[in-house]
Amino acid sequence: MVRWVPGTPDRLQHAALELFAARGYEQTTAAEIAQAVGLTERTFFRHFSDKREVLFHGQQSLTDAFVAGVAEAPQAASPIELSLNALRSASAFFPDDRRPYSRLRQSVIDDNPALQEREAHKLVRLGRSLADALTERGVDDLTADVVAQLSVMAFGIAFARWIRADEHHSFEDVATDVVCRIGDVARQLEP
Amino acid sequence: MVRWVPGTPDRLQHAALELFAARGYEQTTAAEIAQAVGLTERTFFRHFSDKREVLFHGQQSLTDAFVAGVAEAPQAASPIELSLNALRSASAFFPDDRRPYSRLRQSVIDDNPALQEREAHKLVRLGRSLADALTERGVDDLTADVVAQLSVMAFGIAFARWIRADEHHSFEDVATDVVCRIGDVARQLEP
DNA sequence: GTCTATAGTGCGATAGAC
DNA sequence: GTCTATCGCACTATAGAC
Repeated sequence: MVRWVPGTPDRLQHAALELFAARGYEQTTAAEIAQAVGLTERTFFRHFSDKREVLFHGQQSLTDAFVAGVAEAPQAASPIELSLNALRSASAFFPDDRRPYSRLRQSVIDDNPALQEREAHKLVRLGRSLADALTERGVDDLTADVVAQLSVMAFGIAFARWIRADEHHSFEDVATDVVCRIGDVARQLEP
Repeated sequence: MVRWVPGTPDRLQHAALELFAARGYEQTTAAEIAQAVGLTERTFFRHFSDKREVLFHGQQSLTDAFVAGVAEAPQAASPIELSLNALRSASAFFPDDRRPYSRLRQSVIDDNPALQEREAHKLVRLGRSLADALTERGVDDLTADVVAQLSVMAFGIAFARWIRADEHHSFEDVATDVVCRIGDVARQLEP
């Protein structure tokens, strides 16, 4: 007989998402989420630094995917190729069968400003991690920032489109379209 | 003898920034900020929806400047020209004599994750407002998102560089450099 | 202006895993 | 024995309701 089941953070996250979707984020207390999986409020806060964080644990692996995409690129790759590789590497996180989950999660986030703030900040930090990875590959500071943020921007726009109700293309196809449009637009910046 | 001095939000903001800089954000309570300008905690929360917001009232006028930059552009302007106009219009908010203030404010924000979240979210919303303004000028959805976020991204990178200790160029000069680099990089995206 | 719920923290106690 | 997951309690500040 085990005293605690493994995978507590995951169970808390799923319970939280269900409760948030059913009653709303603010109408759900941390104690209720904990109770839903047979734990106490205090234990909830042992796993997550705050209530919002329960929906964002897993972001780290997305960041890792981006960074790994940079690391795995060929030595001769240009900065922009590095960042495209990062984006492609991250695309693996969003197979078609994940769309329903992503849509539900996003609908909860879109309903609550506090969650939107956390989401925005996570993307900023993703950009910083990516820029750091590029700097380590010898890319200069400004180029690293620009390329990293272009990549995160493409990801963000692609994700928003990928979860739209009428969208059926794969994440990678959507992302490719977005990247092409970025190129189209930016080419009109006079040199 | 006046019953209340005008500009209460401004006075609260300045008192808050001073206290945050001196003791740290978390070590300063809303009641103390209110007390510093002779008001009660209750009055503080009448002016600001939460404690963080005291550092961000004024963001709306930055958004307005971006949007106005789009509105004032000539009818024939391309999407990218619209967004460059928006960025230029916003540059007026950052004359050289504002740098010390911006530096102090940013150092407080950089010290506290909760403030960084609010800042990130404000930029996201700025991008949305800008995209909406572009859509109203007849730009298609995807291009509007791309161009708006490019503009906000250029702004963010330029601002971070403008407040660096060793930076003496004007905001507009720094922003121009950033925009050029974006163009350089994005031109390498194959069509 | 007062009253209250909830988020979040600090510290100590318990009990299983190793 | 150590380490870690959990619980319990007391506490403060935020923020919203009345």
